[in-house]
Parts: sequence; structure tokens; C-alpha cells
Amino acid sequence: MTPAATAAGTRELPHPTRAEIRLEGVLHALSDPVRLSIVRDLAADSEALFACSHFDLPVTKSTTTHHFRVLRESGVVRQTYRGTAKMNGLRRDDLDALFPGLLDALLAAAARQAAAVRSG
Amino acid sequence: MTPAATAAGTRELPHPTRAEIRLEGVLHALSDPVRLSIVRDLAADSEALFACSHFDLPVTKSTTTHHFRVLRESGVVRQTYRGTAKMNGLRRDDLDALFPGLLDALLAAAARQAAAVRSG
DNA sequence: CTCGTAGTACGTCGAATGTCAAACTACGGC
DNA sequence: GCCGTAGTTTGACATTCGACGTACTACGAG
Repeated sequence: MTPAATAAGTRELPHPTRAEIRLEGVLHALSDPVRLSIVRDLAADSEALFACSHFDLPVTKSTTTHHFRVLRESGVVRQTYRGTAKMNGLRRDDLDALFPGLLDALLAAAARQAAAVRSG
Repeated sequence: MTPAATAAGTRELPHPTRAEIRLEGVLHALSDPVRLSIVRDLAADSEALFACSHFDLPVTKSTTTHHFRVLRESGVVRQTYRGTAKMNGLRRDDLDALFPGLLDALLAAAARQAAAVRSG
């Protein structure tokens, strides 16, 4: 069934093209603490791909799916299937090309705030 | 009536302290197109204070009030009364201290996106 | 084929968001 | 004191959001 989807053993997921990524959408995606923490984890090892299940999130599976979809549809992450796992990677190249310095500034800001919270 | 509020001819408005400003709140505030455009206008003349009525926004007065409140409560702008007008200024000093480089990266990103949209 | 694991889809729920209109308050000028 | 301008408040409304549970599909291992 659904032969096209199973063609190469990987279902395809819709991603916005680089030109379709909107700043407002990126900011909205990152304005949620759960999603911001996902992106921070992803950025810590920038080339790595992590499965959804690798993140230890304080929400259920279905909510996790929802958050990853928001991140994908806003253009922040790229998702690909690998067997039964869905691998997630930051779209750093696209984001850096569209908004130079923004991702680094955001990550630095998040790190700073996390440090402030820990010590305060 | 309300003598405290009228004391110096200026009602006081609640602002978060620098330490209370949350990155998520700032990102959420800027993820709305109307508010992002306000901040861009404000940043164009960084030291200037503009009255709410100086912005030409595609929404009604009450919605404008709402958006300015979101910006104020998230710590993005500082609002002070001057007679019957409410003056708005970017809290650039606080934002730069908390999240160095973030505001500039955001403004640059917004400018880039606006330019891309204009040129097709 | 069967089972377990990874993730999706769907429906629901409560809270927040963006918008408006209408009635109201505050200040400055006449 | 009165009026007009600037902005607020309130209440309504539709939409979206974040969260959940349950039922489902997809893949790999055995």
C-alpha cells in the first residue's frame, strides 16, 4: 500500500524550501520552551541526527510529534525517516543563509538565560 | 481620582525588570508581523520615542493597544506617558545586556526578509 | 507471520491569541 | 467648563495552541 511512500524505504515529509521559511514562523517555533530545548540539543552536535525518541521531553509522544512538526513546518529542522526512527537535524545551512548570525545569537541567548536561571 | 497615578502628570506602567525578561517571551512578541514591524520602526531611530499613534498599522486602536502591551510586558519596549500621548522606546540596552547580538541579528533578519519579499 | 518499538492521526479540551466595536478615561487647549 | 485627541477597557468572537489519550500505521527482528 501507498507504494510511492514506501518506495525507498523512507516516507517523505513535506518541508518548506529555503525561500519559504518565514522569520515569524521561526520565532514562533522557538518561542515554546519545549521546542527551544529541542533546538538547543540539536545544535549542541550540529552535524548529528537524533531520533525523536532520543529527547527527554516532559510531554507525551503525541505532543512530541506535534512539536517536531511545528519545527519542521517552520523550517527549523529537517526530518528524514531511517527505518522506524525519524531523524532530526537542524537546518543550519538554510537558516544561516537566510538570516546570518540569527541562529547563533538565539542559541547564545538561550544558553545565557539557562545559565542565569541555574545560578539564580 | 486615583491621585497616585496622576501624581507627576504621568500614569505609571508596569514593566518587567531586566532580570525578568524571558527569551521565549521576546521571541513570542516578535513572532507577530504587526509587532515585528513596530520594533523595526522603533529600531530605525534607536534613541527616538514614538507615540503609538505615529505607527501606521493595519489594525484598530484597541488592537494596537494590545500589541504594545505585549511588547511592553515581554520587555521589548519601554512605555512612558507624555501628556496624552504614550511614548514608546526600544529597550535596547536591556536586551543587548541580556542577549548580546540578538536584537541586531533579529533586525537584520527582518530587514533581509523584507528585502526578499519586495524583490519577489 | 508475529510481535514490539517508533511515530502518526484524530478528536478533544482548556487556555491564550488576534481582532473588533463601543463605551470610557486622561490630558491639553480654548 | 467644554471639546477633541490619544489611548484604555471591556466584552465578544473565531482561531490557534499546547496538551492529552486512544487507535492506528510502519518498520525491523525473530
